Amino acid sequence: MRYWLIKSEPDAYSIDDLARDKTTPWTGVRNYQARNFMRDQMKPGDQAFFYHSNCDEPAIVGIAEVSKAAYPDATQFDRNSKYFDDKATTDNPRWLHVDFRFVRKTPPLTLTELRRHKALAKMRLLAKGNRLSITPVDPAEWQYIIGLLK
DNA sequence: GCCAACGTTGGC
DNA sequence: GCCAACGTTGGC
Repeated sequence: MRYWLIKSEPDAYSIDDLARDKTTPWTGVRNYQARNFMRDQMKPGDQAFFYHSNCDEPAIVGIAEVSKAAYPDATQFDRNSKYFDDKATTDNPRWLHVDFRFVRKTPPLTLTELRRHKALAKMRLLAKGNRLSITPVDPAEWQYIIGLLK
């Protein structure tokens, strides 16, 4: 079982949206590294921190769980979607995604707060210039953050 | 709104 | 294979 951190802009899809939907297909990822994490490493049961990015208060705001392993992203074939990709074919889809299930909301754990902890200094999220929307989280980091959320 | 950092594209 | 140009991300 692995641990992850997934980013979402709350204006686009927030933790409350996931709480309402219960599960959601994590479509629209158009970055190869992020895709590869989903395709090659994510398994049902994997746990993820849900992080709000590009907003007033960037923060971990909840926990989600992989509920379905990677499968082709339908939006790549939809000409009306902003995620349409004319190089993708049904025989050879370029983009895949997993589904996430809502686990729980947490008190917001802000980026500023995360940066205060030495134990988290190596987190990919905190690395300078990091833009990756899906990043692995070490088990030790996961446990440490769970502790902060209590 | 600004801008640094990063990923992708495409000409050569 | 190199690298300039461009588009995007995301904190501030």
